[in-house]
Amino acid sequence: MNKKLSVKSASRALDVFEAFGLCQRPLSLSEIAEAIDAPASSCHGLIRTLESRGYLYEAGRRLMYPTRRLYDVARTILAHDPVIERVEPELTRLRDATRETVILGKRQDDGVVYLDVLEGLHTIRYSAGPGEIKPLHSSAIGKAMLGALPNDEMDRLLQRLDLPRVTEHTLTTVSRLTKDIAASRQRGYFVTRGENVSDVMAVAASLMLNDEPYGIAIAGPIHRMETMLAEYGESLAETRASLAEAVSP
Amino acid sequence: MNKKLSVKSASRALDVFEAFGLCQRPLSLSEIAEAIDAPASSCHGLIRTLESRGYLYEAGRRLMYPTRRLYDVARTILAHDPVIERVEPELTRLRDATRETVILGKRQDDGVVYLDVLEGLHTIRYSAGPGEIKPLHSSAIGKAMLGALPNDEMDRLLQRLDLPRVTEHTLTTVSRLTKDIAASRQRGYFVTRGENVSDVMAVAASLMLNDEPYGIAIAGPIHRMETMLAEYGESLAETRASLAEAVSP
DNA sequence: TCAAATAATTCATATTATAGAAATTAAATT
DNA sequence: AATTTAATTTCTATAATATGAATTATTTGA
Repeated sequence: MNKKLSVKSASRALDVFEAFGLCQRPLSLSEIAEAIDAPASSCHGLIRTLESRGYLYEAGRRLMYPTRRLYDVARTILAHDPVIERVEPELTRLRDATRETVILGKRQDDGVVYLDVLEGLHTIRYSAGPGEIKPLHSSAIGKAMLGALPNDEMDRLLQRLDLPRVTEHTLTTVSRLTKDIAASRQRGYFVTRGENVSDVMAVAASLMLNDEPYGIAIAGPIHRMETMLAEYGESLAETRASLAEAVSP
Repeated sequence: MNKKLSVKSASRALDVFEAFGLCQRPLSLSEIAEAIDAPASSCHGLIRTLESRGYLYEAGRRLMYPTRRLYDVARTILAHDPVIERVEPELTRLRDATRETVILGKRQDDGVVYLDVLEGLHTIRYSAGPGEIKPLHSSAIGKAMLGALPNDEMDRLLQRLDLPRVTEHTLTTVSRLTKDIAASRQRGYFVTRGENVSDVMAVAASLMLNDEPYGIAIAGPIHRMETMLAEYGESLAETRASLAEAVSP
């Protein structure tokens, strides 16, 4: 499916940690093998590797669990993120003001990767995690990233893209998408209305950080979002403005 | 060196994150390749894999950095650690009382793996990270783990072990080690005095958590530690006692 | 602007790891 | 002690990967 860019064992190592994140308890070898969908014999070597590197320990009879090591590495990394550190305070402000989920994202190949997600304060809210990858054509940040491109580049990209239908509201033709983006550029913010997830509406805008294009979005259930569209568009513009000022010296 | 238990790509994926933890800034492909000591071409596939999984993003022109995803996974894992959660409050108390570094460890094959490290409050202090692996014969927790074994099992293990000299004070014979452990069992705590790291003294004791043997240690520079030995031994006993009570119902 | 230098990417293929079955060992339960 | 369950090892054809070399892209410097 993926071209051929996947180093299987590396990917599986991540699968192992994700499995613990999901299961949230010590797991036996066979449980891990099942969780990552690998043969027990293959899983065995992988687990022993992670154990010998100090990333897993035996937390009970034949039950493995990750040590704090991964956390410590990840925390150090997070503390030095060149982008997050700077924008998170502004995004938090935006989240608190709107009470909806606020997302920082960036184009990655033919998709958008979420870099930071500040979940909304309602019980019913748009929920996602950093690292999740969304389609370019049916996510609000994706559209913002498209809209931030020069016209010729955007056109070329759109020709090449698949524009698969994700929900019944997904825009699946180049012409409709182009029109939507043109209108969005006009008003200064990009919108999806149930195009990627039914019931979810999102508003997004692009901004430059360290000379790179990023997107910020506010997302929530349609019924709460639609009356606030224009106001949230304005909020995004304000956030963008204060972040632009904060660019490194 | 290691028998054959190393899934190279899995290990390298960890190397990549550790490299970011050390460098603490976005890195180019070639910088990563150098940091993890892999050919650029091999590194390329690995990086693309991590990127497509949402664990890395392009944080600048040709500069990669990890997303928050690893952190989120690791945090969830940490929050559900069956051991850390329970013992950390007690260990923190111990650390604050002694102002020295306090460690939770566990035997792992022929070594000890640090599961949690609460660093001391002095500027000069014993410093280490979770996941680090220490020798059984020349670390305080290692000795405590040996001392927690039934005699026959300990003897068999000692016969098999290498007891390599780590510093000039390392005990490198079975007989000296056996005597040391016997004396330690007597007094209730195990000690290393510059046997693993020059100038470092550590006091350790074993305890059972979920029916598994663990070790806790207090470590610091010899000059501060040696006058406090007996007192710290006592502190360890108290900590052990309160943790034993706290065993799950 | 062009050339040189540097970095990223692709490619072919030798090397290495993996999957899967079966056998063995170890532990848990009865 | 017998039974069950799980973990580990072994073996080997197959599949995946690592790598140096070649190519392409980008940046730097003149």
